[in-house]
Amino acid sequence: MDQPPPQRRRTPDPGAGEVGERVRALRRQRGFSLSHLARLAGVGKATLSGLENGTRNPTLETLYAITAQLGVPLTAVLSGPAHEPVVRGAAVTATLLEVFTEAEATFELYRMRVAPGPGQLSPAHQPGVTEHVTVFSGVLRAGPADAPSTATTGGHLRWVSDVPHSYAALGDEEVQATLLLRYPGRTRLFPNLDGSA
Amino acid sequence: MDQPPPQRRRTPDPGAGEVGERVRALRRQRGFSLSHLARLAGVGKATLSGLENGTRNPTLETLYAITAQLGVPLTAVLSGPAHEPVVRGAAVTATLLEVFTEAEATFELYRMRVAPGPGQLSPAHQPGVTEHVTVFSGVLRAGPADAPSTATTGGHLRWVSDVPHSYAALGDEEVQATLLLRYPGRTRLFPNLDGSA
DNA sequence: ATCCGCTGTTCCGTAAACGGAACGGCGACC
DNA sequence: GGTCGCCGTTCCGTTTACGGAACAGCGGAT
Repeated sequence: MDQPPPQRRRTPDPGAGEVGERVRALRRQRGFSLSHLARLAGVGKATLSGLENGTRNPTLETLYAITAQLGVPLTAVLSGPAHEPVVRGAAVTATLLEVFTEAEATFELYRMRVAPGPGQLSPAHQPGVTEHVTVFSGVLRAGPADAPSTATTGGHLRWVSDVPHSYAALGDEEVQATLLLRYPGRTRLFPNLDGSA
Repeated sequence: MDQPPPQRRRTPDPGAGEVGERVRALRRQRGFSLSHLARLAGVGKATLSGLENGTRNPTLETLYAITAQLGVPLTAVLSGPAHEPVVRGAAVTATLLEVFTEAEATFELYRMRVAPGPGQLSPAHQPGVTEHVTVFSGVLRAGPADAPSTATTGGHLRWVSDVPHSYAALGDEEVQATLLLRYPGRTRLFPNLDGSA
C-alpha cells in the first residue's frame, strides 16, 4: 500500500526561534522599532513580526534584506556552530574567529570560555608568541604557569607564551573572553583554517 | 502625500546563485547525486534542483536540511568570509567579526584599524554600552571625548560609551586593535534592581 | 477629555517555495 | 534489440511565506 507521507519533519531544528531572538536583539540595540526596520528592509511588518517570534520560516532573501539593514552579516543571526571549537581541554574551549596575516606577524583571534573548577595547563608555544586575553565575563587567572595573573570583567592579560601557561576560572562563573595569539612571522597554528576559500 | 511605489526590490542580492553553486560543489565533492541528497535531506528533487540552479529562493529550513546532510554549517554555503567594513570614518575602519548573544548582554566583536593622523569622534551609544579595546599594533588614544586614555601594543582600554568618544592613532603607525562592544541584553523597561551581575 | 502617531500583532489575498510525479536522457544488463 | 535503474529537469497541485491592511494598546500633544 501507499505509504503515508514519509515524515515531513527534517531535523531537530536549526534554532528557528534563536534566529528570531537574535534579530530582535540586534534591532533593539539599534533602537529600531519593528515597523521601522520592516520599512527599511522593504519587508512586511507581518513578515518581520513572524520571523522574530519564530512562527515563520524565512527565505534567504528576506533574512538577508533584514540583516543588511542591521549592518550585520547573515551569519551573525544564524544559530548553531558556525565555528566549531578548535581547542578543547578540561576547562578551556576556544573557537577561532579570525586570522589576520600582517607583514610582521600573524594574529589569531579566538573566543574563549573557561569553565569553573580546576584550571588547565597548556604547553609552551613557539618562541616569540604572545597571548592577549580580554575578559568580558567572570574572573580569569591565567599566564605563565609559574606566575599567573588575575583579571576580572573588562580586564586584560598579556604574556609571552613560549613557556607552559595556565588558565583557570576563579569563582563559580564561567569566564568569557577573547584570546589574541600573536605569532612572529607567518607560521600558523592551524594552516588549513584560514578560510580563504 | 501617498507613499511612492513601494520599491519591491531590496538589495543587490546576497549571491543567490552563489549559494546554489556552493551546494552543488559540496554535493559533487561527496559523490552524491541530486536525487540522493534530496532524499537524504527530506526535500523534493525539484527544490534542490531549483536551489542549485539559482531559480529558487530557499527558506532557512530547506537550506539547513541540505547543508546538514552535507556535513557543513549553514554559513559554509552563504556568501563566504567576505567581511565588509561596517563602520567607516575618517580614521576608523571596523569590521564586525562576531556577535555573541548571552543571557545578560550581547557582544559585538570588531576588528578595528585606526589610520594615523587626526582622530575621529563617535557619538554616544545607548546607556549601558561599554567598549573594550585591545591594541595589538601601534599606539591608540581613545575613550570618552573629555578623558581619553592611551594604550600601546598589548594594552587595553575600557570605557562606558554612552557619551561621545574619540579614537586617534598616535605616531605614524596604523593602529590595529580589536573592539568589543557590550550591550546590556534584554532591553529592560526598568533597570535591574537586584544588583547581581 | 479627544485625537494623533506609533508600537507590535493578526487577518487575508497573492505569489512562490514546497514535495511528488512525470519527463527525456543515459549507461548497464539481459 | 528491449528493459531496467538512476540521473537531473520540468510540470503541477498544495502549502506557506509574502506584503498590505486592519487591529488593539499606549504615550504625547492639543
